[in-house]
Amino acid sequence: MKKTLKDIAKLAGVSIATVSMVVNNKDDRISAATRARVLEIIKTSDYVPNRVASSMVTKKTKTIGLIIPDIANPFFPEIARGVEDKANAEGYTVILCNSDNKLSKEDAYIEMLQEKMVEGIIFTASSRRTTVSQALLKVRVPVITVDRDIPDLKQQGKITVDNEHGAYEAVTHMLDSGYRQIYHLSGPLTSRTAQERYNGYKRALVSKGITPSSDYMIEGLFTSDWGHETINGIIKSKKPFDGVFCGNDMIALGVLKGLQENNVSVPMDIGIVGFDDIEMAKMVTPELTTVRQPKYEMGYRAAELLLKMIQGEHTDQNEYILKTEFIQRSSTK
Amino acid sequence: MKKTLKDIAKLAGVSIATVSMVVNNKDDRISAATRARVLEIIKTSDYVPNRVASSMVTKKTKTIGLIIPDIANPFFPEIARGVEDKANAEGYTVILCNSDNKLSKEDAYIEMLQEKMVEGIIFTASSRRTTVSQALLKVRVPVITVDRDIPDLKQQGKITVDNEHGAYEAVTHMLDSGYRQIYHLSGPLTSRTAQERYNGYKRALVSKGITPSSDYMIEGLFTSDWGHETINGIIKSKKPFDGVFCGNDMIALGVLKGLQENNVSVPMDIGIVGFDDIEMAKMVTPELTTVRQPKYEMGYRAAELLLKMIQGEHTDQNEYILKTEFIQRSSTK
DNA sequence: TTGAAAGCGCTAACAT
DNA sequence: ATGTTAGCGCTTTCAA
Repeated sequence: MKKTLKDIAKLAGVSIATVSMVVNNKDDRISAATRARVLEIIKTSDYVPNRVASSMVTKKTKTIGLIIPDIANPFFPEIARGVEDKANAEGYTVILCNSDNKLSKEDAYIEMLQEKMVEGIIFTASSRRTTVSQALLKVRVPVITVDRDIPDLKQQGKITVDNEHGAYEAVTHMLDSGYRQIYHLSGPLTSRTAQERYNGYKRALVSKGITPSSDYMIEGLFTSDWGHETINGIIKSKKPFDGVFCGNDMIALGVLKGLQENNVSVPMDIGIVGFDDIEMAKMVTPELTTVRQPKYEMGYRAAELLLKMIQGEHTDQNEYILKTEFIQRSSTK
Repeated sequence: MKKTLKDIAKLAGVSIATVSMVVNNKDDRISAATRARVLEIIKTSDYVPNRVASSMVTKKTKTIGLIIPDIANPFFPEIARGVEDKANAEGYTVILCNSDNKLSKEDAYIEMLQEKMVEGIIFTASSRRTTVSQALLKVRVPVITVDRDIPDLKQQGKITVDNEHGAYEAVTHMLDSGYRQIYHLSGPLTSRTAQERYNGYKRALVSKGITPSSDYMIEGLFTSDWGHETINGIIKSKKPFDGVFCGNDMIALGVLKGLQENNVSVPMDIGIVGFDDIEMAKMVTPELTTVRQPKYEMGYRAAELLLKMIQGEHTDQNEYILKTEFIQRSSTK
């Protein structure tokens, strides 16, 4: 049967305050004898502390919310893992929410999390969220945005990645390796991420004295299917090219597949570079050259910053721009 | 400022009981006028119901726990998504826990979830968990195991997949396609999953009149690195073979990579079949022939069953064995 | 149709 | 060193 502090107190012949203190290790003022007795009773009488009740009085739920578009999207599991690891290390628990990039779902979750009294929220918002919603306005706990931005949101911390520089570096490498006519297959430019990578691509070309041509820039989706279709179109068009810099690895994988189906040799005829460094990148042949995003670290840092804000520590910095890393593998010379 | 029922009651000039009723839509007995007034006040005065407080009295937290080895392992995100989708649809929230297959972490999470008063737990336990632990014994809520078994656990529902049949079917296909000397690279046979797939492999051979040889069975890890190393060893050994049936897709991907590095043609010289049908399976060239596990459905069904048990509905069935599906792609003839 | 009040299990201030 | 007690914010009888 479910036992409470009161039951234990009765069994041990002490007050419930005493039991509470030993359960919570606030037992400096409790005699060793009583403590031992209480502990013994607790052990033998399957008592489980009710954290819901203690949350009521302490106003701390030791719970944070994590809102991401979709845990099944290979970009997010590692982030989630980073969040959970840090949270768990500090005794916090994380509630997982999949928003599918829908503003309505995001708002519903924000509301729900508030009702459950989470102490903070880590949020990868839809790129269509250009302003704070009603739900967001009511939020009274710290929010850390990851990889996305929410203009005008107060109580915010931010974790992003230097996309522009990562793209610049990657394209520079391609140029240095002799690739000259490099397509950029970009994700939707409404996303800041895609926009920044595009900017890096252009800057790299310009800095080598090449004028970016809009003919070599195609905007689409962050999916391998889109990459696959698009490269097929490019091949059919017969327009000369020798490299493809992709908005992310999914696109790159689609491109690689399309090229291989057409018996184009990668990296000899065409060089491919992706972005993200998802698991799959090193499992294909040839292994994909890409720009690594520190996904685990993004999650870990987000949780770290959030917990600091929760604990009211003075945070000298509430915005982190993490570095990317160029990973040279075999899809480029 | 944070408002409570009491504040709203005062503002509306009614009792807190009244406000409570309208907030919870138990307002059949409340006059339309009062209801409207209360609702209006709530809307204008950013009130957020405190579910922690209501949980105290209703004993329902509308929360379930999900314990898996590692969300960053490509097998789990879809399961998690299935769980979350069903839970969310029923107004439940899910707490994500990564156990790394460590019994100690599993137990710690089980304890924690109980303390947070989750109403049920979905659990993919380590295969080393051969008996119910102390922590598990104290569990008072329904537990659904997914893809794994916990002998002797009461209050259990179970979702598994017909691994034996899936393997049997796959290997039969390979034999029918003309492959004759088929290696089986298996995961650790301590896992029921690996054991069942091995059994299916053997049965398929036997049913075609081939005697399974232990020379063609290698036990290892469910990782692509292991698959990669192992196939390299096989190639070096010069022992003749024309097919590899892998314990999962990760292994298969490692095998494919090793073969390609050695310029062995897949599927002409060697046929490869995996198991799981993870995202990557259709992104490599050639696309991987595999046995699909209904991962999303596993999660969804687990949540469905759990919620039924929570709601005390009579469940005529508390164990589901889901069907696998053979997916013929290009890594076999 | 509405309100008063008990109590969920716990913590923390205050007494003893 | 230990006990008493007042809430935390809410739901739910029961009474009015």
